[in-house]
Amino acid sequence: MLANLPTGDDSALPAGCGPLLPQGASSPKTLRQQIFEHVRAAGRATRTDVIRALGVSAGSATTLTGDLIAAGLLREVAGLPRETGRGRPAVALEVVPERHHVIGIKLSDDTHSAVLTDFAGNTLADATLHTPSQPKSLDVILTEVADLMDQLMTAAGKSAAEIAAVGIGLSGIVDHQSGTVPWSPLLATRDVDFAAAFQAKFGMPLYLDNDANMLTLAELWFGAGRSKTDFAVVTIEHGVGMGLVIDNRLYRGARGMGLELGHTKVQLDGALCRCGQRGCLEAYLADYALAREAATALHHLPQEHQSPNALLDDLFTQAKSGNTAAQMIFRRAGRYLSVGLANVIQLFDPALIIISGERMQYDYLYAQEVLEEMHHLTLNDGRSPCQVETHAWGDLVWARGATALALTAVTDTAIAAIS
Amino acid sequence: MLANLPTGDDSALPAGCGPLLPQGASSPKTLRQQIFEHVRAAGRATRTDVIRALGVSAGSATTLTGDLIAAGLLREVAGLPRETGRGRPAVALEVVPERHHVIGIKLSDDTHSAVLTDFAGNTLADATLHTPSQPKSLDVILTEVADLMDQLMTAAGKSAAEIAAVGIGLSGIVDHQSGTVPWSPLLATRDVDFAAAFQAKFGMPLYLDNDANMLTLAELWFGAGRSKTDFAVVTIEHGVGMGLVIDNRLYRGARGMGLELGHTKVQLDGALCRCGQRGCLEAYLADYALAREAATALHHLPQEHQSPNALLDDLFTQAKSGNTAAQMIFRRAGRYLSVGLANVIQLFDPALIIISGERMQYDYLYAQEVLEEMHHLTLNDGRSPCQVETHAWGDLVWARGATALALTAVTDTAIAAIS
DNA sequence: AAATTAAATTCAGTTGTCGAATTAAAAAAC
DNA sequence: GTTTTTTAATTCGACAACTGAATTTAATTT
Repeated sequence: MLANLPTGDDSALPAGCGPLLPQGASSPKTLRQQIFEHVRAAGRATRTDVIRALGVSAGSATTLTGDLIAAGLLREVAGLPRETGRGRPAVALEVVPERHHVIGIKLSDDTHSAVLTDFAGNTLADATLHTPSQPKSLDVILTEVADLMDQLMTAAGKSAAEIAAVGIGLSGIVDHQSGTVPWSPLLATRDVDFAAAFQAKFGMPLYLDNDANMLTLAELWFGAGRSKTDFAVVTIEHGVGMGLVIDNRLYRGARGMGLELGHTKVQLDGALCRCGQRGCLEAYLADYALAREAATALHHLPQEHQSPNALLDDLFTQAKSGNTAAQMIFRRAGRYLSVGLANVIQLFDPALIIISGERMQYDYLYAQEVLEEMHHLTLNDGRSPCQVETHAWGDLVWARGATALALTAVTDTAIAAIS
Repeated sequence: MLANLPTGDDSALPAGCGPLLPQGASSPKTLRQQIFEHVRAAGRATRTDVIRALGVSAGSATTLTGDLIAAGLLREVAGLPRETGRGRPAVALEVVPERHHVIGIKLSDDTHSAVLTDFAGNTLADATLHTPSQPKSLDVILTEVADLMDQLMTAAGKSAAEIAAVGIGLSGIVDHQSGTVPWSPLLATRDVDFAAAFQAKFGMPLYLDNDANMLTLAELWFGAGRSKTDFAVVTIEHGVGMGLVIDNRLYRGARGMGLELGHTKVQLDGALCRCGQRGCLEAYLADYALAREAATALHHLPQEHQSPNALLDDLFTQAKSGNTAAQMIFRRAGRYLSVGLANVIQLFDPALIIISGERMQYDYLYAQEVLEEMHHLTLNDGRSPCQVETHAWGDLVWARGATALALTAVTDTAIAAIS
């Protein structure tokens, strides 16, 4: 049989071509999960909606929604008013909210915030905790977390046993995959195994990520990003962060850590950044950057150290009332912001950029001028200009983003457990 | 039955949460295709290799390789020397190279290049064509393409009927999906429907993309990128381009067009770029940027217009022989290159950056100094520094990248046709 | 020749999905 | 007030894609 096959000894081994490594988590989401997620995304959907939206057969819709109902993840909703006159009335399906509960927490240097949501993403309770602004040990942080969780569970009337998972976002360098924190301004030590310690203390799974990714997830799950599969989020606070969604999924970079827009260079030998380098975008935009310029412009002496926030508010008031020096500070920051945004657009070509952060109030930074400059700084041959939105959401948004992380995990396991 | 279900009329419609749009082409590659691609990537592989590499069952391996052999896509290789002494000897499988053939073409302003490869990725013939460096009509370009294809088919002894698909890469703004070219320096008109015209003229499918993506595909299929799932390619020629591979797939941006590293801003109000804006990276690195500085430094008068390439060679020689002005020109370009690379690392966090291009010869640009500066310009908390490679590949590499595009398509259809 | 070893095949069984035929529940037509 | 029409949902047979256990094949070693 092998007689007239080509023999291998004389012919050299073919080099081969194409990628050598297998594709990563090419998770071909099961149809069951797609159906569940469609119902949750829509809030309420009939089987026929599902059939049309996902292109599944009617038979599968019946079977799979049946499974999901039997598993207690979905339920039928009775008594809905009909709008399409004729034919058998459709029965709407919705997520059973009380099936699972999750908690999302955002840890910050001075104020932690947290929310408790049900399986449908409804917020049942929220909590905040003011805390001394200094690096802490893991133990102290976990005690603060326990405080927040107790507040939430008391307010919502839920026991710890009813919490399926917790998501936590914090600034710094966070390894989502392993649940460890190589470095964070909130923690006194490096390379903290946060998730393991959490699991040991509370006995429930924890999903960890950096704060910019949490905000991005919040936009993907609850905000403007819901109707886009590809978008970027830029946030200006103490630092400048960004998150990126590609094909409905958070892009975490090849090494699983965050994307550091704040430390891209916009000027050779430029302003000094707290990271020690020069010309970082952050060195022109972050609060400390504005504050140090404010100190100069407002003729404050270094020793009369106002709080940075008060200083910035002062600067803003002065700019509004016509102080040219103060105006120039915001103007320059705005110009650099437009450069940073333009660079993001050139490199990622997202359909939408969402700008978010506490500094939203300083409207100089978010003026029409800045967006126009950004558009001028990008090539637009052929393509439609990138859409930009600015969101001045409250602090709880970050915590809600953290719930999205927990919800994803809980959903995956709940659906995998069927059959 | 529906009696004690919650009624919907009083409760408001749940908002829902999570992404509203379905995930894109989450191509759940069939096992058959994975097996074929593994064999092609390995050059040669036994069924047991496949079982171990892909984690499939032995039964599937037999069935699926059987299908692929029956379809004429794979074949067994007899008479291989054994290395593992005992047991039944394994039979190696390999791609049947002559099953399909494809052509890849790179169109450039002065020299087109093209290769013809078989189904296993082996180059059977190559061709180049020098052409006047000016924008041309689509007809003229297609005539040049026909010339190249004739050369290739004559050299390889293949007829047009044996060419399953063609891939073409060209600079400019190229819409891969639609096969149109909104703008290219090679074409005299805008919004050219290249793929349709090609198909009409040659009667075979064409896959089009921009040149930087072609180079990136070449690295993914034939170069250093084969052993990485996530990497970036930066190329310096007439302009500065980049390509990005995420999870073994070319990332084309949300709008399907290229990533414009060359027009990211590295300096507010900086050097003038040919795009009309200021401070683009390209305005410090591209050949025209170096040439205009060379003209000043070497005290050439504008009217004695040397060719840009000769001017650059001159500049390089002068720098090598100690001309400080010339050295400073390269030095500055090198510094901006390190800024550009650092920004790519900060934003994408790739495991590897490959630098490629004709200007490789000007080693000032690729000196150790530049890479060190790049590392100094990136944050490296925790993570290992990004690996950098420079490749001085010939012009045919681009054309080979174009074959990868065609090979992907041909493979997909060939395997989908089974059963 | 018998035992051992590793590769490959066979085959029964599971899962996930589709599609055609059918049933269900309402409004509209007669 | 039945019959028709319309739309939603279910049932059920078929099939493709796999897996896993048992078996066969082809070599080496004893």
